[in-house]
Amino acid sequence: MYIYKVIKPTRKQEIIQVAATLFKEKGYSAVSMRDIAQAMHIKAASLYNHISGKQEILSTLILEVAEAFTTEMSAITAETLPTLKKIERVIEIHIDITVNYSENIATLNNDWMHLEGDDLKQVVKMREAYEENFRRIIKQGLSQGEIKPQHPEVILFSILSTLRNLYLWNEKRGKMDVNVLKKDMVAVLIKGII
Amino acid sequence: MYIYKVIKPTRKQEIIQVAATLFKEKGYSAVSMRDIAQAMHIKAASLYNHISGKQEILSTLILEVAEAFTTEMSAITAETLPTLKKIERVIEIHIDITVNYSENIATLNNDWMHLEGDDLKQVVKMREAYEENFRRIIKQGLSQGEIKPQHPEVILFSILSTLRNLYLWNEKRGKMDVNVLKKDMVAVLIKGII
DNA sequence: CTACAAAACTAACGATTGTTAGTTAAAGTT
DNA sequence: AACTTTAACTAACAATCGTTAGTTTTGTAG
Repeated sequence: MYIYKVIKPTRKQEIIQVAATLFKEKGYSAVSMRDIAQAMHIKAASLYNHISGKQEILSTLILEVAEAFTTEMSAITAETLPTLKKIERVIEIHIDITVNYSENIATLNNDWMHLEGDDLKQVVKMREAYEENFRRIIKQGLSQGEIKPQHPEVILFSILSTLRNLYLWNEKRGKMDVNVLKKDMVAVLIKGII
Repeated sequence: MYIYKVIKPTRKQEIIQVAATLFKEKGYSAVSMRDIAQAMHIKAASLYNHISGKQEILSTLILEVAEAFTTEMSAITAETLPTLKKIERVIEIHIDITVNYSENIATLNNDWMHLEGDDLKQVVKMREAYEENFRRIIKQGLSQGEIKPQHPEVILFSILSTLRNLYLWNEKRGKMDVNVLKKDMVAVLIKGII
């Protein structure tokens, strides 16, 4: 189906990957440049041959995954599908992105406020746009009677909370097949537990 | 129903409250003792007349709310109720505690790993016990047929994710009555959206 | 008014922070 | 072999960190 080409990551990408793992464990502010360097078995000053600073690591990590969400959500919005199918799609893309960007999502969720300048503005804007798209889907479902009459913000909040925290579950999920997880998650979030 | 007595908080409690607000905004590691002091219009060194250090603020904040959860969950476990009623109770106590301890929960969720020594061990233990209690309730519901056959970990994870993130929603909720929120949240989490 | 406790202050400490400058060693290219 | 690029290094910087010591101010009870 797909052809994969294994590309050796640049040194910069390696640094960002290592930093992401540390950020996920202890948070951006608690990880020093020396911590990142030590994890790569080099000195802190050497990092600056590849990156402009700590802030670049943060913004790269966050913008990468934020753009992934924005792209996928736009695609869903553009499609003509029943509301429930759209919500299913939202759940599925969250799971897909979480599997591939677990550390990025941890940093997006927990450390977005440490972004500076335009990066901060952009990420806040993307998040608001994302939520607004999701909100519209839910409201459409309500007005068309596909969704039981309930406070749309409660629905939005509860689904989004679960999806945004999937990254915390990536180890335990480990043995669970992604497609099974998607099916189960769709069932629980949409049809409830009784 | 209740008799409230307004007690003037000690200076120590004021410090912890102010620190909690800052921790919620930027996280424990990104808040300095000088930040906390400035928010109280005093100098950092003055804080040490009332507290032993930054770590004491963290552990006080976290242990306070962790014990609240443990106490309430034990009460639910001890009761003899149908599974669904128990899950309803879990949702309700989460909302109640979130309303009263919003900042503490933010710190518990995001900065527990910065606890040290026995405090860290104790909090991890309490969280595991809490999850295990919830898991048992769900499994009982499954075995008695009160809950649709589904992966118990998926149910546990999705409900708990939503409840643990309620603190993020405390402003928007603002105008929403607590009892209405409880009813809506129970409905969405248990009966789903269709 | 005095005495005492509470709570603020100034000044400084050693450690750690992100980052810069300048240099050196290895790897790849001509 | 000479040259260039890549990626490491040492040393150090100014700023900030949590915290301590010692002193002064403020508020309250006798």
